[in-house]
Amino acid sequence: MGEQRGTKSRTARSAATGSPHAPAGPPATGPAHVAFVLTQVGALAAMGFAEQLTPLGLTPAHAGLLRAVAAGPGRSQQAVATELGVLPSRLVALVDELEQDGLLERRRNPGDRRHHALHLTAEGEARLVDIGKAARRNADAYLAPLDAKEQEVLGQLLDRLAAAHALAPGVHPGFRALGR
Amino acid sequence: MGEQRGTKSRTARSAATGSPHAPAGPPATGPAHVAFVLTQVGALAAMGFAEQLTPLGLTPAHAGLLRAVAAGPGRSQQAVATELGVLPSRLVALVDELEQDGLLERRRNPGDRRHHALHLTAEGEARLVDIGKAARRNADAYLAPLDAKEQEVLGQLLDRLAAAHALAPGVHPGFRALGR
DNA sequence: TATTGTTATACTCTATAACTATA
DNA sequence: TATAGTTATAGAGTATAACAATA
Repeated sequence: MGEQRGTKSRTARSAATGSPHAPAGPPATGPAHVAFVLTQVGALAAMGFAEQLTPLGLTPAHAGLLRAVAAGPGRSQQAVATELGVLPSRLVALVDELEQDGLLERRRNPGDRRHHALHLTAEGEARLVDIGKAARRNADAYLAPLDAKEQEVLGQLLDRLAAAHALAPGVHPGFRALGR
Repeated sequence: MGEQRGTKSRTARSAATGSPHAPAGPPATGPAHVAFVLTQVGALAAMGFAEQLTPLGLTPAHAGLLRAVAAGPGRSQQAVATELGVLPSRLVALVDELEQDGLLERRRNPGDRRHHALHLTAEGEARLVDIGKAARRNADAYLAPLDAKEQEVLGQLLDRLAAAHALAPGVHPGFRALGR
C-alpha cells in the first residue's frame, strides 16, 4: 500500500513552494507588513501539512491530484492538468506514482482510445480520508493560538481575499508552475 | 547596475516555495478550510511579490539576503547563513550574484582572514529601497479588497499566529531548507 | 585540529520539445 | 492534420561532501 518512495526529499517542501524562497523583510506595521506575515504563516502552514502527509508516503502534489480526481472522476489527464495548472508531462509522473501505489487507475476510453479516464481505487478513496485527517490535524495544531471566534474571523477575511483574487476553491496556486 | 540575470527562471517561484506544491482540497468550513485558504492566499501574495521583484533583476532570496545584511552589516557569511537557515554553499552563490551586481561586497577581516564581512554598497542600499517599494506596491494591490480596519484585524491575527509559532520577524520560513 | 569559505557533485523538480498512438 | 499521452532532455534549485586557506 504505497512504498513510501523518496521519504527523504518528500519531507516537506510546498509553499515556500516551488522554490522555497522569501520576500524581503517588511516594516513592523502597515500593508507591507501584513502581506509579509501572510506569506510567512501561509508557508509555515503548508510545511506543516506536508509533514503530516509524509507518513502517508505522499506529497502535497499527490494529495491535490487525488482530490481533483475525486472531485471529477473519469476526466482525462489533460483536463485535470489544465484544472490544476500542471504540465501534462508532469501529471504523467504524478499519475504513475499514484497508480503504482494502487490509489489511482487509468481506464482507456473505448470511444476515443487516446484518452485515459482517471479514477480513484477503493484504496485511493480511503487514502483521501487519511489526507483529510492529516489536514485537520495540522490545521487544529496550527490555529490553536486563536479561539473559535478568531478563527472564524480569520477565515472570513481570507475567503474574501481568495474570492477577490479569483482563486479556485480547491486548487492551490502553488500547484501551478508559477511564473507562467 | 544589475544585469537582470536569469530573467526567465526568475519570474516567480517562492512560496509554493521550495517546491511549488500544494495541500489537498479542504471542506468549505472549519479549521482545515481556514488553514488551506491561508496557504492559498499566502502563496499568491508571495508570487505577487516575486513578480514585483522581477524587473529589479532579483529573486525573493536575493531580497531576503540584502535585508539580512542591512539589518546586521559586517557579519560573516556563516552568521548570515545561520540566521536565514540557508546552507553556506548556497549563500556563496547568492552573495556572488549580488556582488557581481555591485549591491553587496565582501570585506576581508584583517583580524581573522578566514571571515568575509558582508556589507551593502551604496547601490545596494538604494536597491533595498526599491525592494521596499515593490513590497508595498504588491501589498496594497493584494489587500485592496479589505478596508483599513479589516487589514488591521487580519494583521493582528496573523501576528498572533506568527508569534505563537516562533517565526523570526524578518525571516521568511520558505527561505530555509524546509525539511530539516 | 577546527573553522570559513569555496568547489565539486549528485539529486530532485520543472520545463521544452520530440515522439507514439490514435483520431 | 490534430490531439492525448508519453518520453527525452535540459535547466534550476538544493543538498552532501570534499577541499583550500587560515587560525
